[in-house]
Amino acid sequence: MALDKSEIVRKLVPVFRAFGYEGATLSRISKATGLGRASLYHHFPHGKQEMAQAVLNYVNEWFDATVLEPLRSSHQPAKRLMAMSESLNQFYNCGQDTCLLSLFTLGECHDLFQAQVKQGLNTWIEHLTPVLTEAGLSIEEAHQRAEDAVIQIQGALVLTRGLNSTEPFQRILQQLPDQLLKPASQISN
Amino acid sequence: MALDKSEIVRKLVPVFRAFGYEGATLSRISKATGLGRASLYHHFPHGKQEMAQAVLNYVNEWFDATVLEPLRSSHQPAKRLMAMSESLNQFYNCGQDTCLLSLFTLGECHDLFQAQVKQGLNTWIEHLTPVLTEAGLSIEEAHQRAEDAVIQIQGALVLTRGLNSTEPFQRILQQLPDQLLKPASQISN
DNA sequence: GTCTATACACCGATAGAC
DNA sequence: GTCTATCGGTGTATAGAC
Repeated sequence: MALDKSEIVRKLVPVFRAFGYEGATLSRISKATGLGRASLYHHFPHGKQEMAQAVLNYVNEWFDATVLEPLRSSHQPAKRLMAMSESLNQFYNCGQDTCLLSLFTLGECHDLFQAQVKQGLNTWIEHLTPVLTEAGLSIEEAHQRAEDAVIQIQGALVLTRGLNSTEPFQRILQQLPDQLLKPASQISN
Repeated sequence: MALDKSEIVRKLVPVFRAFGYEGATLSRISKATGLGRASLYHHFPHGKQEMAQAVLNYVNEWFDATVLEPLRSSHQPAKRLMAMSESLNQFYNCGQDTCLLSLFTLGECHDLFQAQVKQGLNTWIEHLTPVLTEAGLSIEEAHQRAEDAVIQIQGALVLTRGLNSTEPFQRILQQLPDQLLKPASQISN
């Protein structure tokens, strides 16, 4: 039996995360799993597309269990947001690992996974929003700030790669809870 | 003589911007320019890498002339920032076009262009910082907010692609000037 | 300065032995 | 369930005619 399927998927994740869809060639995948091309097609009859789908599903579950789960707890909003920041730092390896969702918006796989990328981002935003309404923000303000949070995290990942420094990602994570919870101002916002 | 070199580069830009480095195949480049493979190698003896370099240089100049130039003017800080937002909206086609710098941090070309990507991002940040110090912010606060601005723009580009909506990018651009110029608070920031 | 033709490596995918 | 061998297609890059 050699390898459990979920174990294969687990080995596939870093390949897609590091090289993106097109860069995740069967050669690299073969090397990462230790399986030959034909064996891979035995486990994934639809080939690379099915592998990418499996990886996306796996990472989505992992993200839900580690990053979104703290948001669903019954602690204070501030505590839940700080827990998310800590989980994000782990999930993205201090900002040095890429976001699979953002990678899958690029190149030829853009159309393939567009619906799932959209859903993944919206799920994240929709988990953040009620935390902020519980903190006293209006539903509109909460949704907007939730979107801003995701924007800042994605942008920080870009700068962390581009500047080759984990400082932007670390700083954004650290300032996020206070920034999201600060009282809404009618005037200058 | 057929085509001026700068005209060729101009036609190359959308190819690299849409497909990234690896996705910008010679077939697509050939179609976009109307030139055969051999002709391309006549103009760019070092092949695709030289084409990408030319595109990066061209886009950097274009970015400097349209986005950074308003920041160097002698108008009020608020006016300069609003001018940047307007230029960004044009440069990124309402958020629907990608950032070449962020694309060039991915895949096999990451190492090739890392230094130039870093320089491009830092140049942008360093153009924003003095605008914010002129507005009364400390140098540290100004630099941090300048970095935040770039982070938000990059993140908004990701969400605009991922959610298939120009709303995030439009909103970030609109709220940027006020957000960057609001008085620094010692307490909740 | 552009073309046609082609070299050679690698791509994703499949056949068939074991 | 994994292997070796191979398919057709495409990738980047070159040679040589015009």
